[in-house]
Amino acid sequence: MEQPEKNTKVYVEIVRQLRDMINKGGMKPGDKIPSERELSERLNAGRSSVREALRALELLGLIETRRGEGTFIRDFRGNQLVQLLSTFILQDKKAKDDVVETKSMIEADCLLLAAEKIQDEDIKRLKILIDDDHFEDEEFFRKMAKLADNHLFYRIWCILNDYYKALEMKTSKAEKAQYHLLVDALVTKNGELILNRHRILRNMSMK
Amino acid sequence: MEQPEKNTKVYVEIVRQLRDMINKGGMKPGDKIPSERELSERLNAGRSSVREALRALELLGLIETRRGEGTFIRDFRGNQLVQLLSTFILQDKKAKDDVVETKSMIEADCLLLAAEKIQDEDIKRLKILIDDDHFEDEEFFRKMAKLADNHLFYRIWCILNDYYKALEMKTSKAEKAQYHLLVDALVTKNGELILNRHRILRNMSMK
DNA sequence: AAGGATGCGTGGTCAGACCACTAAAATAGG
DNA sequence: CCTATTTTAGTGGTCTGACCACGCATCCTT
Repeated sequence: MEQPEKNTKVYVEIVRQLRDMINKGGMKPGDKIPSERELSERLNAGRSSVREALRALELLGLIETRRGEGTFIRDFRGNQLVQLLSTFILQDKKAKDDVVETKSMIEADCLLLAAEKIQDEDIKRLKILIDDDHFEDEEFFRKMAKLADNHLFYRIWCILNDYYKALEMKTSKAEKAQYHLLVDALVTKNGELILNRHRILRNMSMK
Repeated sequence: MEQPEKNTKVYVEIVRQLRDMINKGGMKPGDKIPSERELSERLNAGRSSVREALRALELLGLIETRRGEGTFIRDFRGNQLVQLLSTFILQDKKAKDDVVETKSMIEADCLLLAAEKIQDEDIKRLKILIDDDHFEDEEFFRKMAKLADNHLFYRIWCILNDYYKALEMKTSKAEKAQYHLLVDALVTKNGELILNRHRILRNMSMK
């Protein structure tokens, strides 16, 4: 009945320590982290435990290991991860529908937030982006998620987007004109209008 | 320069095999998977490799291990994923405003979704909940997140709620009457009205 | 029959041994 | 002196075997 401490497994503790080491140590993607043997010595744990932690992080796409070289921090916009998880998780239709629904609503939220903060300069760039020959819906909403200027929303959107891509659904591409209309709506800062045009873009039924 | 085969590490291969075993074997959450020793024998790999795979899946929240008992498939319809990534990525970027803003908007989304699916029975229970002496805002919106019937949204809300509580902000408690008004708005299924009353509840400025 | 002791199977952890691979250092050749 | 080759040290990848701690069922005592 003591403190609920020490219940954590060693490898989880190592994950924590690594996280702190990375965050507080100001390490960036590409940086090399200590070798497994050094970590096991420094953290006072067996090498196998260190490996369990590293393998887990590797599967998450947070680090990258190269035999003979070492282990490196990765630029984690994780896709490895989502790929894997989706094969595990997204089996029933309900889960897939949830992804689509959630992504759409998060995007709507981002649109509303972006509308408040958007600058003329941003508008210009968006217009150019849409007219580009290789314009992609994904890039448009990624930009939007960034313009929302809310790190949390951006992260959530990225993850949902990865899931969405893993679904490999056949999507009907919207006309460029519709994206232009949506951007125009952003300028007006009229929430109703923005949501409406977003719904049209996503072929959602109106309510 | 041959086929890009056999490059996969053992533990990754084990993850794959486990996935197939679960999917094709028709195993459900709660089911027990073979012991580490049996797996290492059956898959012709060392126990440490098996463990690396299992630990990775555990960190992902896909399985659950209980010492002395075994390893079990977990109910993973949702996505532990967001949980993990956020604890890693949002470590020190405690953008409090982002948390508050995001939570509020996610709750609004849940309200809209819940409005579509809510039953008379749910309304009744909500009314009772509000009138309870120990009524808490948190419980109200947790219920709402569940009523939205979107597991993803629910998970996201839970995480945001955890962060929010960690902020330990002093909050001005809304009147019970306002919650009642919000529930009444849900019945009407009028999106505008719902969002308005939610804004009032959260003391947000109107646009 | 009820309660406690025991044993077996499980995950948790560690240490050590190899192997395969890489990059850098030492060496041989020109 | 500079280059090409070999050697070497360090790294991750894997396996084995040994313990420990814990949960459960079984058996034994009372």
